[in-house]
Amino acid sequence: MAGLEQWVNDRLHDILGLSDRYVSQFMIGTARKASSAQDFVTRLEQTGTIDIDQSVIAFAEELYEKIPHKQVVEKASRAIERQAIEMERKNRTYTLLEDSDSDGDLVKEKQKGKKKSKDKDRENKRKHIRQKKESESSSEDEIPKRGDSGQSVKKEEEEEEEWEKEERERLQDIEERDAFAARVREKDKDKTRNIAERTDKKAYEEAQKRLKMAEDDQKNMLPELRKRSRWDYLKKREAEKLEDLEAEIHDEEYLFSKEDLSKREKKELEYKRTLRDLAKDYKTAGAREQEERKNRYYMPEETRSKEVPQRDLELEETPMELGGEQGRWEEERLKTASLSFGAKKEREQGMRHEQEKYQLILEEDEMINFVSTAITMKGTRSEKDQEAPALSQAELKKQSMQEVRRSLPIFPYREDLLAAIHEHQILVIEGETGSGKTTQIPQYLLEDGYTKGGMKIGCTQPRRVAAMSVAARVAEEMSVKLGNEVGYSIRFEDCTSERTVLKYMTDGMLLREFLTEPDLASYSVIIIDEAHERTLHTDILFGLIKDIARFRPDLKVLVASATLDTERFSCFFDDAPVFRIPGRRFPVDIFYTKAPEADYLEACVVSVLQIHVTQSPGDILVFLTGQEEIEACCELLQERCRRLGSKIAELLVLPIYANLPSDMQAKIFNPTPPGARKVVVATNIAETSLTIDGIIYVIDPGFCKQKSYNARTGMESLIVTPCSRASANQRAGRAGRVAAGKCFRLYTAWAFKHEMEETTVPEIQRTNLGNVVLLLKSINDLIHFDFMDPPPHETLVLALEQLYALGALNHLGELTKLGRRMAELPVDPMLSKMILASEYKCSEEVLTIAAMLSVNNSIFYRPKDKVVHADNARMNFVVPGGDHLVLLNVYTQAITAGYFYHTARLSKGGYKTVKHQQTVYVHPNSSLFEEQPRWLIYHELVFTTKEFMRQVIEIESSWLLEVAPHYYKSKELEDSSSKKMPRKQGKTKEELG
DNA sequence: GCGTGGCTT
Repeated sequence: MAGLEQWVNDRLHDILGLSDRYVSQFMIGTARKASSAQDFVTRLEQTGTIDIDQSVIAFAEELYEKIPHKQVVEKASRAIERQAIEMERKNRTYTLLEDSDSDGDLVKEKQKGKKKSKDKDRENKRKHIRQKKESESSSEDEIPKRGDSGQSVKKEEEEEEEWEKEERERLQDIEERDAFAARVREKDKDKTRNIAERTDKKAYEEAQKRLKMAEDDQKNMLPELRKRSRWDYLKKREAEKLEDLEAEIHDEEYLFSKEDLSKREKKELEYKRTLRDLAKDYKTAGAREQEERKNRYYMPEETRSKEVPQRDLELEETPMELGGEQGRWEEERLKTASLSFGAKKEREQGMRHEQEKYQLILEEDEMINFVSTAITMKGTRSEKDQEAPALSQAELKKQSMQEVRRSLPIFPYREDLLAAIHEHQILVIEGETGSGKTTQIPQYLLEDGYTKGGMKIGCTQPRRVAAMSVAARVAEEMSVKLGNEVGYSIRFEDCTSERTVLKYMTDGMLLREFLTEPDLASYSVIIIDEAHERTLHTDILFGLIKDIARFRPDLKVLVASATLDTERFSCFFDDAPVFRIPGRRFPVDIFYTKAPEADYLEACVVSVLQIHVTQSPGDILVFLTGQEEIEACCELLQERCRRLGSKIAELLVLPIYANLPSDMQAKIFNPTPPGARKVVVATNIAETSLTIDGIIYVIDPGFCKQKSYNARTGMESLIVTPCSRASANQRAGRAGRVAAGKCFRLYTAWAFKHEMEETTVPEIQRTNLGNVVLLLKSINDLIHFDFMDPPPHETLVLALEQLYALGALNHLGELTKLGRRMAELPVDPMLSKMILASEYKCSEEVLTIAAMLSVNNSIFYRPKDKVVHADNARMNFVVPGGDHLVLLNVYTQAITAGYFYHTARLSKGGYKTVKHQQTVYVHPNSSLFEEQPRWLIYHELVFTTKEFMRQVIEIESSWLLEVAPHYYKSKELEDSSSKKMPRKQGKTKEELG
């Protein structure tokens, strides 16, 4: 499959100009799931991540001429192989099992069309294990000694001797079998053919034909493969092989766990160890072979013939010797990087790291080769600071508040900053975390008299916790009670009073305030903090504030951001000046892998262990994309640690992601016990939302999950994508908070430079804007709204269309009375319509439903290990009629009023959305999954493996005409409803209609 | 025959 994937990679790269990494993680997945070229294109379209044009369609068609072949070939060859083995078994003089059960094991085997001698060896070995397993499970009768031994009166030594003899025999036996198997295998081809011909001539011919075609394909692909990314290709191959070997080891362990160990435990374990070592030898040999081949591939012609010392390879190799595109770039980078980073000091530092080598404590073949390309994220502490030990929170508290305030990096800039603010209306402030800008600037402004006359200073944060904790901190510094002069305002909690002059709040909260106070008349200063995060709300605030700043010359605006993108902010705010404040970060050395890693999860695990055994104390932070990956990674790590036992120091493995129960989350903040090392495996949550003390090492595979929204279909999907350079740097920065740190990036410097986006796509460009548009409509004029990064046109149009459909806008696009009221409700427009429509009848129930719908999916939590249990629990709530009713046993036309836009009609094989004629399916989690009612309404459309509607409810098509006569024409609705198919639950309908 | 990055009003 590797060859094919590479081919896909390359083609997509050519056609679409997409990055390899992106393609390999997402495109191929899509291609695999799709059943036809058309399907593939549709799926791509639905994710909305690329533009579909003729070239893509052509590519898909080309692709699907290849993929089915490949699959058929694999299937066929597996079947043939199975039969061959079956025959072989029957022909044997040895007694073997003839049960159907063993087939299961055989199916597991990955048989490939061609086999080289190495593979054959392994194949024999595997067979050997399999045979062993079989004979073991049924050998109780065949080898009476074994069965009797339990009751026998022989002395233990005798017994052992006996057993050893037996064991020798068994091994001999196995050897013989192996030899036999090898002979059989020699004749394999002919035999296989005969058997296959006998059993299914036609299928065989077909398979042969396809096999040949596939082979031709491979041949054609080969030159292409050689030309580009051979490294990638080889890596994948390597990973596959190692996977096979792992499987072998696993088999062995399984085998021995099945045996009765009570009697001869010692011997058994010894034998087991031998076997495992044997397998490891294989593994080492395999890796060495790879290494050798790699060198054959990458050495320049003249050196290729020379003998390469294999064992010392890792020590002697430098990036230069790698050759090839990536190697060359690394080489270049080595030369230029230090220059681009300027200071001589860094260059020297970089060179020192370049020379730094790892001790080879781990097995050589397991090591990942990291290269430091002389890049160090500059520390932003002063000389003196760097030498001083980091101050713990407790130590900080010992100092007086004022001292602490004076020690912050921002302090020397106080006067300059105030002068700059005085002079300019809008100022962009660039300052890293730790510079004190969030806590100090508002205080400086306060001290400078910006709150005279009851005016307020507002400071926005993207997150609630941040707003709360910063406010608490500032109140403490100013020795006032929180909620008096200093307060915060977040959803569900307004901790402010009439005396409050310094108000921290979430950005969404300030946005709400625009509704009641469109000119923000009570504020003299607005600070938008963490602007670089570009959250949806921040982006909207930009536009709004830029607008009101024009007619409120007395309003000061400060846009605070990390070192990123400040030019863009400045540019957006009519070339506002940028004020730079140094941060408080230690330098972080950045390491890249020498070659791309095929499996980043595995690479993470290896890197962690590598750091654990080779690097000085300090905790490790690993960034992965989601819960599933994190769980897998933790398991792997624990497993390996157990295996290494006391050879290594204790390693505490702790997961963290937003869905994790909070008591588990709290564990990561516990201090690491002395002598041990903590590994925190985290999602993006650790990138911005929470900081963990003691992190010195960061491992960054370079991926994250991102939501994307397709405006045309109104569908959203969550996709693993390579993260941006900005977020990679943010991750790296997490290593330098308490001391100089190291960041290990599991991708090449080349990939960092060429394949990753500069910044993450702003949220505003990848979400449904229904809410935002409604809000803007009620505050401002949407048409002339000044977006910093405008969302796609389609998204806006779709949002407008939806709002029109809901009656929030009239046919002129003006906000209606209803629309204004909807805007006041802090929920999605469709929900708010649902609530408003229900007001005379059943608002209580509807409110409950709405509340439950707006807290995303957390009602029916399905922990991985209790899926069945959770499902059963959910089934208890099921009532006929729909998921909304599962949430609450209530039935009312209110829901239809809000969601009539999301209507789907039963049609062949699935549902079609009424307005776009798009095929969609009921989510299998739904209570209506089996019912398939004729008409239904859905809450959301998501694209995962298929186009699914989540939270659906059954409706009558006539209701649609009732609640949205302006939107649906009877013609649209009637065509199929009058014909056949009597309704299952006519009664219910009657009652409620 | 499912599938849970992170936030927020």
